Amino acid sequence: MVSASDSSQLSERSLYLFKALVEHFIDDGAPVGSRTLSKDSDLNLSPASIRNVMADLEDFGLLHSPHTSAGRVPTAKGYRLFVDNLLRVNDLKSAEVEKIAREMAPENDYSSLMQRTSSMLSDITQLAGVVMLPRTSQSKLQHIEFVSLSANRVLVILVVNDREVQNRIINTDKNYSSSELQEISNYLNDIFAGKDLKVVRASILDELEKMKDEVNQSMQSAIEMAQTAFSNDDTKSQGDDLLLSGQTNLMDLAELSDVEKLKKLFETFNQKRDILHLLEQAINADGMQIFIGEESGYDVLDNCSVVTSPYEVDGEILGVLGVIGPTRMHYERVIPIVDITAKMLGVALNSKN
Amino acid sequence: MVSASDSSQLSERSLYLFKALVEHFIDDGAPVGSRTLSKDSDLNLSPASIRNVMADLEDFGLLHSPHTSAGRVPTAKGYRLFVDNLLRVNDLKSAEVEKIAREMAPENDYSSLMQRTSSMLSDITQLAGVVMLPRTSQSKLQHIEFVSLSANRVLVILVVNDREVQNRIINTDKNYSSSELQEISNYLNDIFAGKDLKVVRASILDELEKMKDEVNQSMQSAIEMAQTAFSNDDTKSQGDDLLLSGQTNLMDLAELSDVEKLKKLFETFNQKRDILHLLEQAINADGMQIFIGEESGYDVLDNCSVVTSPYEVDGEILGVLGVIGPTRMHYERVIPIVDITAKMLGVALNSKN
DNA sequence: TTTTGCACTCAATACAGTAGAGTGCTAAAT
DNA sequence: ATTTAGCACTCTACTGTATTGAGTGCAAAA
Repeated sequence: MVSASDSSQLSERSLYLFKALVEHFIDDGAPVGSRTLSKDSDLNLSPASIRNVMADLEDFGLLHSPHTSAGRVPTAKGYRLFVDNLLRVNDLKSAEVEKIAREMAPENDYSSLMQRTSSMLSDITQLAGVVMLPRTSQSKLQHIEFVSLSANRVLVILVVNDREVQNRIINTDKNYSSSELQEISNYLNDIFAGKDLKVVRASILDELEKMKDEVNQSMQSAIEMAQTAFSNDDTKSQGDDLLLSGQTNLMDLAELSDVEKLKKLFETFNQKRDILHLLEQAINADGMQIFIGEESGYDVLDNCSVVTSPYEVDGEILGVLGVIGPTRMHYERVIPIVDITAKMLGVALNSKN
Repeated sequence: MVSASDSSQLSERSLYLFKALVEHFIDDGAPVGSRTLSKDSDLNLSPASIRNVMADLEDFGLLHSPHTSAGRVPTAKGYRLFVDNLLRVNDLKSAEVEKIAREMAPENDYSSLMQRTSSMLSDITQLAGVVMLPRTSQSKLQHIEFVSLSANRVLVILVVNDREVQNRIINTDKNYSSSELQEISNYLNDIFAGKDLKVVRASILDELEKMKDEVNQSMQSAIEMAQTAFSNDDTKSQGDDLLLSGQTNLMDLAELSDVEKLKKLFETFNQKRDILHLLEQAINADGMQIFIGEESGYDVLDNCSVVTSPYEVDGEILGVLGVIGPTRMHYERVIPIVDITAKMLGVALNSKN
């Protein structure tokens, strides 16, 4: 099998023309023919010669004709070659860098910082922006607090990972007073604060076991309440950990003009699951990752590319962000935007520690 | 001006035929002609007679011809008459009622109850569901709590209205210990718990004034922190108080097949502002409110109807919920669904007090 | 008042023809 | 050995024309 990146088989000139073709197509959206390319490129070649080259490129699977008398269009494999070997990434205008910096101003709290990052990505690229929130696999319990709502209903507030606040309501068999709840909070904080949630959940069972013998009634109920509080720990259901924005930007695109496809794409966005899976693949790749068209493995994304970059704090990767757009996108612009955004998000998050 | 509901001008028969026409159109989506209607209706009338009637109905502004040789289609005014005077609402099948009840099971916490209500509405109607969250104009502070995050960064947690948890991070000039924060929390809870947020904000200023003379350093900083905490009280920005779901259901509809219109509609959904304004109009109407097509006053909703109902607890209206779909919707089904859902949401919320 | 009959309108469809863009291949030119 | 010119060919997109069918409005008959 000939790999797409095995461009050594192709002459310098072929590659040059291929690059010109891809760039032209990205600008125009229309299949490009030999005539146009002949005028467009600086090498003075006749359309006929260019046709020969294009035939070669098609044999390599880099190009594809919608029909005999249309021009040619890059395949996913073609884009891959283009992005990997041919593309020269633009430096961002300082105005744009500043705009990004402004959006990520540190006065934002955690969740609006993330939200803004996502909508800024879609705004600046005019495509869909996406931010995958940090995975809470290791989540350190910082603080636990109980607030009495009404008879037998208690609000549990968990502060996790220095920033995230979770809350849920539990029903108790007894009517606790504020001071009792206060006492229970204090007790649990003493034992559990600073520990990982998983550890906490495990030790609760241990404590329960120990308690059986003890007499201290209030401590016993404390543990019982903790158990209830941590038992249904699915508050943060999937869907809360992915921020999408600017989806409507994709409705203009000619390649998605089919309403049927559009609907499927938007349903995929809504479910978030598939997008999340895709981004999870990108989280382990070091540095930027680009999924082009069918490469993603999801049919709905056939005409789309996803440009992603992990963001990190202190060298630890927290999550992934990126942009979703048509395969025919201005990679040379989108790539540095995603890159810089990821870096700046890392910085912004760092300043919050 | 002849009001749409001034149906007294029209004969019994005209109205009967009009009703039949609307029902047929709602089923089919195709303009209906005299021929079809002649066969469809039980009165044995020739197409020609029906044409006469239809001409009258058109004069009244109830019908409209897309072009000369198409059938006729109800206008917004026509739908209005239909909905107000002609429609007989179906009783819901008990299976459906049960489904609704199941979705609103009381074990859900507040926010997921609302979320579920919205997506249940869209699910069961196959249209877009919308729930406007209770307006927080009068918001009773239930509990305030400070948690130390890191040096000079403190997490403030507010429990408001028995259910809603707000949190924000503030920067302090001093590095407070946990016990200091605990003390401050206690102090503030003693003073402010149970009061309205507005009142709280006002009294903070008073307290600050009083404090000037006092020496109690810790109480002074307590008040100062409270001020910081309540100063930027825009956490709940607009957009968080409207839950939309099932928007993609609207992508199928023939009346929205134009991608351009679809885009505008979805942008309106995303901004939420216009939808919110519309629902605010419905909040004061007693009982259900239906906006048909252009009646809404928003161009994007020209081909859409919005069926709404306020939901209430203890006779007090908390918010509005409803369904957005094409003007050509099965009102006889949608109306009772929205109606019942609003009532059941009221019940579900009540059980949380 | 209702129906029949008829002329008329308009969208949709099908069909044929044409123009234009682009290709592939072969033979000539460099 | 490359490159180019020439040419036949293919396919889409557009244009114009004719036809069909659904539906209308109106006038005269029932």
